[in-house]
Amino acid sequence: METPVETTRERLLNVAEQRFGEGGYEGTSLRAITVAAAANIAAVNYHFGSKEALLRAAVARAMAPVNAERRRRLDQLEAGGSPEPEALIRAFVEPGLELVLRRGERGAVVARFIGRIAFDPSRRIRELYAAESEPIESRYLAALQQALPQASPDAVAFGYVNMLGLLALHQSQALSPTPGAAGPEDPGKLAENLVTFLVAAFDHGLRS
Amino acid sequence: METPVETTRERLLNVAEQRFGEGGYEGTSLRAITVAAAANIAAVNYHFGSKEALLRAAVARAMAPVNAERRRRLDQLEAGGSPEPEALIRAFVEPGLELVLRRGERGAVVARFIGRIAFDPSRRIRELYAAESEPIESRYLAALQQALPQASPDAVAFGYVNMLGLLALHQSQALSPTPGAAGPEDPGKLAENLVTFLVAAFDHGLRS
DNA sequence: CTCCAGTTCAAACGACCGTTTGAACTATGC
DNA sequence: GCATAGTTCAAACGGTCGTTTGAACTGGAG
Repeated sequence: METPVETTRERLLNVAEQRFGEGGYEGTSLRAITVAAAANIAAVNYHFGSKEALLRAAVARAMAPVNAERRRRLDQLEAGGSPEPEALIRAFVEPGLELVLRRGERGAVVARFIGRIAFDPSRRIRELYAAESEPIESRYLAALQQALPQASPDAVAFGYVNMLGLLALHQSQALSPTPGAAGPEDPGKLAENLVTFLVAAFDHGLRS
Repeated sequence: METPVETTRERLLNVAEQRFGEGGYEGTSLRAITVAAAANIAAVNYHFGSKEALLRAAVARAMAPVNAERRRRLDQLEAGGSPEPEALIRAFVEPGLELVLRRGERGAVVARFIGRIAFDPSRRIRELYAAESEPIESRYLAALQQALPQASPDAVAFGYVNMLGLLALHQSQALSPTPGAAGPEDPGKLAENLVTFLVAAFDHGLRS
């Protein structure tokens, strides 16, 4: 098997998503990233242009497979008629947690990065994340509204942001210090628990 | 009516919870806080000792009435026998959102501050928040487990962290950019929606 | 070999960070 | 009046921040 040497650009992206995921955007310096990536400080501005552009590139790269999988599942569901709420919730949540399942340690890093950036303190950065996943999100919102005709559009939107938020919180692993909280030691079980939790809330917890 | 002049210490705490709530801990400088509070930079170290000590004092002050109200409600519920899950959820969620209801603009600032700090990127700061609300939280966890005997302790703990996380997200107002998402324009309705959502999830969405 | 685009490098830029200093001001008790 | 404790102040501390510069290195094309 070949060992494709990581380029400086790739090493920067890898370390960036790890460090940004641990300390947040403001809490992580370019120097910390470049040292860990064995790269020169100036490499960031050479390859990306700025700290924020590095973050943008890292978000785009991390989100791409998740969004692609969501799109694929949504296409498939819509091709088969009107999907149940559970199928839609599953199609949204599972791609976000399969990262951890399918790519082990590395996937957990990516998941934490995504979860953290999605609710970064800075509105600017949250919007950067939102822009990356906006098209597919509006498709989900529409599908959910169709699958829950008895609930008002506002109620479905409320459920949707709750789903989004809970997924991000579990991805970011900020909930784990609580004892026995179905942590990422078994991401498959976590996904099942979260889907069950959300399905119940969508089916019985949305005001008409 | 007297106009009790705000002390420098109070102005610092007020501005700190506003700015920390907007930009996060790392993203907010002491200079930005002291300028807005019309205070000298050195006043922070004189009154509190350090930036982190200022944050700690602000968290303590902001959480005190919320924790007190939660304690009061829990005492009352436990005095009246075994409370329903809904009553427990209500007793946990409502004090966190009544801030906005009862104290208007200022309360919204406090709520956003609390919600933001609870899931700050830095583990150190999240633990600072957790330490502030730990005793009352373990009481809630125990009461919830008693109210949901058919669910395993792990499942109840899972529901609890989800409740905690969703409340913090709505407090932080990071979910609001989504259109019509029951934003804080009517916090009473938000509280009702969130309670309904959580009750359904607790009653039907916890794996035994 | 020469050339050249692509990449890396050490070094420095000005700006801002949290913190500290020591003097100046304020108000109360004697 | 004077002393005193509490508070505020301008100024500076050393350090780190993101960004920029211009030279040095790299490897293939002509």
